[in-house]
Amino acid sequence: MARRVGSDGVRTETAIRAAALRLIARHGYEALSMRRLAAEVGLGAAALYRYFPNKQEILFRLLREHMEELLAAWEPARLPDLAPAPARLEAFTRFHVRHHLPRAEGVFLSYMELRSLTRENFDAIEVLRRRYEGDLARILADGAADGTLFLDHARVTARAIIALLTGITTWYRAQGPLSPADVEDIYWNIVARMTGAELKEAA
Amino acid sequence: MARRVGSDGVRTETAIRAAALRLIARHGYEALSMRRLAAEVGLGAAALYRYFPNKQEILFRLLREHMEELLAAWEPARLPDLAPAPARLEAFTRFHVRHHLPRAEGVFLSYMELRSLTRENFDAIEVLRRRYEGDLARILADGAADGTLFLDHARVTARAIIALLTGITTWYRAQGPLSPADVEDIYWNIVARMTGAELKEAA
DNA sequence: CCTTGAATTGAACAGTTGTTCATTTAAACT
DNA sequence: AGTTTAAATGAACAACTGTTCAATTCAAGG
Repeated sequence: MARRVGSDGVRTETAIRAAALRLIARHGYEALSMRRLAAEVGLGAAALYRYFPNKQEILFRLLREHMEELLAAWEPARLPDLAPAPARLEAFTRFHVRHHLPRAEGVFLSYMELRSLTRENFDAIEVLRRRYEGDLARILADGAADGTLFLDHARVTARAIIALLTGITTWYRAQGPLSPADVEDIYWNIVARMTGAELKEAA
Repeated sequence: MARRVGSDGVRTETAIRAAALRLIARHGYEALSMRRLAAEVGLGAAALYRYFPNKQEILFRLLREHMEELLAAWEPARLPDLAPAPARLEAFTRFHVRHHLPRAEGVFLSYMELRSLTRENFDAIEVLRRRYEGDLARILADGAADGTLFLDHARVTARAIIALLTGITTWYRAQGPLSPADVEDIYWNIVARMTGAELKEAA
């Protein structure tokens, strides 16, 4: 058979993306077979090629859109460069936690499957990642320079912060005892202490 | 042909392990083909089955030995439970960095390829991982209890510390400007600040 | 020198892989 | 109603997958 009742290109593409994200997060990109992915969506394998020219492109678009979504969401959440560094850092930290918590699968992909990208596609993603990480490093450097934050090596500290924040998705479960807001608070406390930013509440 | 000149079981097994570690770290477990692995070592694919009963077992042994090596090395490096928590924490941090820095590929495997393990094998590794992480959580809890460390949520903080320390291997390059000793110092500073442990040097 | 056994092989098995293409169905437009 | 076009198909391709096994080569022990 061919075109089926009520079929719709946009809806199909969305379904493919969702299934691909879930399957790759669960079993890895290399383990993903086009037939399996198609079956998950209720299609024949050939149909996938209407939406993606090849398997690599599925991964690439998933990762690129994950990063673009991140940067687009960060833009309005960030504080201006003139704001005090500790406040900017708090905005960054809370934004990062809040944004990533409901996107565990995307986070997983974007630091587990980078190696499965072709050189070209990898570079494209890396540019976006660097922009985000650079923003944090800048905040830290500014704070260290004007004495509102205490740290050595802004770039290294930036990586450490991102690593510890991103690690949340490996253990956080929505069914667990901690609410997203709790996690946000706990991690802001950790980052604040780590950089000598003064906490609002007294210890 | 069959047995070749100067061939040696022990040496062959070592070569297989090394090649498997490198290939899996680079391309992932699922992407590893037995023929490719064998070729890397200069063997036919069938020869691998003298050393490993199947592909899964290669990954499992690699991961298990990585963890066992870690625990075995940690045992003599740790300070007694009676020692002050900040000193124990410093010992842990420095040990972790020093141990993992030259083992980037193993680290990679043991948190990227866990999902490729069968349920049974996964559980076996998880037991070892928990033992190590639990040790750190214990140090933090002890310090928080006797007032020598400052933190909320010892378990969460333990995870955060391990995440940030383990993240080092994703960016550290031996050819770069930082020596292993530099990295050790920088990260101990970070962890110390994060937990309110007093640094030996004044700021 | 002859036997034993460790080390390795090539060929075969039964699937699975990503991808292409001519063809078919059904929805949308005229 | 008829035409166009979006959506999906099944079959085929050539290559590759993990694994088994009888056969072979070589090193060591007696």
